[in-house]
Amino acid sequence: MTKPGSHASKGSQTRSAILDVALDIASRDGLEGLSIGMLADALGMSKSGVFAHFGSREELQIALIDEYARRFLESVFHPAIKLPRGLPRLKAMFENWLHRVQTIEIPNGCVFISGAVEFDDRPGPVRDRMVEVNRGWQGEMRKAARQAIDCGHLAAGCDPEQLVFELYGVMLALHHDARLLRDSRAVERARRCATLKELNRY
Amino acid sequence: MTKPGSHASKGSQTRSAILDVALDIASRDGLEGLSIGMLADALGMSKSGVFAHFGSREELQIALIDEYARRFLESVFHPAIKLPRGLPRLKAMFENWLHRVQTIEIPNGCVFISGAVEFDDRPGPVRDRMVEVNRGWQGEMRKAARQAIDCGHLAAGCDPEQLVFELYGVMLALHHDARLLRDSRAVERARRCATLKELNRY
DNA sequence: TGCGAAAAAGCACGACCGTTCGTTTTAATT
DNA sequence: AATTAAAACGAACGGTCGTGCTTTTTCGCA
Repeated sequence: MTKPGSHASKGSQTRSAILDVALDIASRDGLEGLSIGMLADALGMSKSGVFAHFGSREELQIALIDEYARRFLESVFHPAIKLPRGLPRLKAMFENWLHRVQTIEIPNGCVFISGAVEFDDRPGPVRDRMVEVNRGWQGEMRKAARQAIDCGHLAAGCDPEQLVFELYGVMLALHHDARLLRDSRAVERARRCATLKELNRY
Repeated sequence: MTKPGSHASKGSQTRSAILDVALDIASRDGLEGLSIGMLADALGMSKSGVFAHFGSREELQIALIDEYARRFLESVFHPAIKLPRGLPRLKAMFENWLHRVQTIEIPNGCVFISGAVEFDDRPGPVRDRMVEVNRGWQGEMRKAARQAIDCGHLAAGCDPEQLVFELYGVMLALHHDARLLRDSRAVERARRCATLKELNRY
């Protein structure tokens, strides 16, 4: 009996190999566009071999959401949380986020965005997890904004929910223009947005 | 030989009846989530009967994009274009857009948003049409913003592309928070966004 | 090295997919 | 009312889907 993280037994290490390839496909084609058959082909495995690791397609999708969230937080949230609270931390969150969008999500797609659209009207455990993860991230952003206000780094009249809403919109517009319209100027527009100026008065 | 619009022959009127029902389904499940079988069931028709009106699934999807664009422009763009150019027209575009999002797209979903995510990495005629329609709308918004600058209603330093980018982001965030997170405060946040304040200094 | 357990493969299933084709029903025209 | 054209149907095709089952292979440990 080995723990899923360390001293990886054969099972858990192929499981994470599956998740790795599956994330690539799901980023491009969405959680609903990913099928077990093509995933097995991409892995050089049998359908049933892949299937056995998750028990159902739904469980695979949930595992993908969790894995994607883990990576997102690892590259965006965790480096920022080490910085002093207030504006430095809040700005780092945005910068890390923007950097990830540029380097990973624009080239490969974003499971959160495609998943949000796919499941926003499809009740069930996949949607529930999607909501949970999304609320978690928005919550962390809001908390960081609140701390920035408490530290006096942001005006007391500043509304954390409003701020996060607008930043989220910037990221969505960036993703949209860069991926659908293949507009290379989208990144600089994201940097130049009105909401960000509020932060850069620091 | 009757024109597709007026004096509707049997064919063209069932065709638009199909599009009507198909738009409902595609708004909820996306263009890829819509299948001809379920569409036929919803219509009380046979699969082949539905199919014959479009020749292929791809043509059906393109017809759906066109029909959705037609309705969007009819309720958002056409009423605004009648107003005097400059800020009144630009503001009306945003207001009509927001009204449509509130009344139609939040309850039923938006083909442009789900379609953008579904086809942003899937080359072909469907994606091409999606891009075309999207560029068209963004182009009209930019033109209206440019005219507002020319009229002196907006600062000369204002960047139309930047403005449209941010407004688009607001709509995407609104759609996201309202539909996925079921957040009823999303609408007022859209109204209160920083980008809009620039317009309301009029 | 051999043994038990875990992992992967193989196969089959029912369901649904988009599409084709031939037939039948319905509408439009003379 | 008769004739022709359009529209809708029904059945079937080859595929792929997710998911069970059984068998074979592989791994981990005594």
